[in-house]
Amino acid sequence: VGELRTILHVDMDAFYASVEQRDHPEWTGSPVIVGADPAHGQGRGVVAACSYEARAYGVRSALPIGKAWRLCPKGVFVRPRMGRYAEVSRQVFDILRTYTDEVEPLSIDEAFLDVTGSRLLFGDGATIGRSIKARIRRELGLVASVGVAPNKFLSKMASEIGKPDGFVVVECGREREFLAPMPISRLWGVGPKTEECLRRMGLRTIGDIAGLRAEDLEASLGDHGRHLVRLSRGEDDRPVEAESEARSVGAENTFDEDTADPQVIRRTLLKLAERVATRLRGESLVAGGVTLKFRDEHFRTVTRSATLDEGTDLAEDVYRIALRLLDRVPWGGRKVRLLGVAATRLSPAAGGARTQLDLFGQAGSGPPKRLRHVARAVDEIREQFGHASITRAALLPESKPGK
DNA sequence: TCTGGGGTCCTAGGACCC
DNA sequence: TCTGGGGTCCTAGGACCC
Repeated sequence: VGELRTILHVDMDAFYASVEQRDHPEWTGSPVIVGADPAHGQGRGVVAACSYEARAYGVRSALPIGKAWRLCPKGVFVRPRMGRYAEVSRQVFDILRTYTDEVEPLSIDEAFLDVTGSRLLFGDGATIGRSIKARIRRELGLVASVGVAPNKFLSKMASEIGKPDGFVVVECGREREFLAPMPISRLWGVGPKTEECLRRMGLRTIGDIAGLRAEDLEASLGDHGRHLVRLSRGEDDRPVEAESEARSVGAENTFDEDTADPQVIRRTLLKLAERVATRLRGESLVAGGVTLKFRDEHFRTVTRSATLDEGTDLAEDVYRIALRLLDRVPWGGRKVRLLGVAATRLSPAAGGARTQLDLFGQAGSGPPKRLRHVARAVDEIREQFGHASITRAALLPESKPGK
């Protein structure tokens, strides 16, 4: 406590797009845009990632894909290959973990490292940072930006400010002058709403906030305000936490066209429930709760959730509960834009409620146990022969109610 | 330019219990 | 016959992040 730490933030540059360019050398130097199908400007969805060549046209992540298509009609538009990115991500994290066990993933392409205890072995933070960048480039053919600082927040700011191919070290004692000129929107946890709130108070730069007392922001922003004052001064004692349990597992789908067709809606819920349940089983988790997300044609979002008596990892259970939750959505004849299903209140499956019940008779010989066996068999078949090798009859394209 | 999909954390209000 | 205060759990929504 109080000891001076050395924290690294490692962030892959334009990760999905860079992987695509590396895997398709003919795209090197071209604007590559990873995201939804642009469908000649009619597509729904947004840009997930784009190369720096694409950014020169004004394309950005989260931009609607149709707009990106108009800004950059000659761009290479590709659908995300999440499995591939996850694979490359594992390779990146393997490299990071050779320097320390204290690696906290922030996302698929970003991590904090606490290398305080690694310095005797590998050299100071800057040396480790340079070494990581070099290995990622040499072994994976990809570019990472790295920030080195005494805490998480400063290291993240440092890696961001150097992008692309960044390498920025924040010297102890220079934290506040490093942060002061930056706009408040760069503060971690300041989004559009908070920015507007701060702006109305006449605050523009991080330096403006650093000059306040914690109480000055507490009135308008509560605990969050106190936290922001600390960050703006470069103060952040949050530890790097390597282990963390997932809190929820979800799947959602935006329709190509808004719909009110009950059959389409039920099929979609079943498909989403199956995605969620498959992931639960894959991670040996059971859900103690289910949340349904409903977004209507006017983009109004409603959620309904339920707590379960027993945990489950079966699509049939998740689907049944999702259907019940759907009955509680006051949708008054509007069309649906998006449906989502999430499993919450997760706990480890070993000795999970359902399994335990099985041990004590009746319930064990009933449908849940058989369903569980079927689910596991399907998981194995898909692992061996691919996801499309086996499908529920209810999800076949030509399936009709009552047939 | 109509706004994805995967998450996390926080808050406020009500139910319920003592 | 109208009343306190503390604590916990649950739900719904919202802000934010990548």
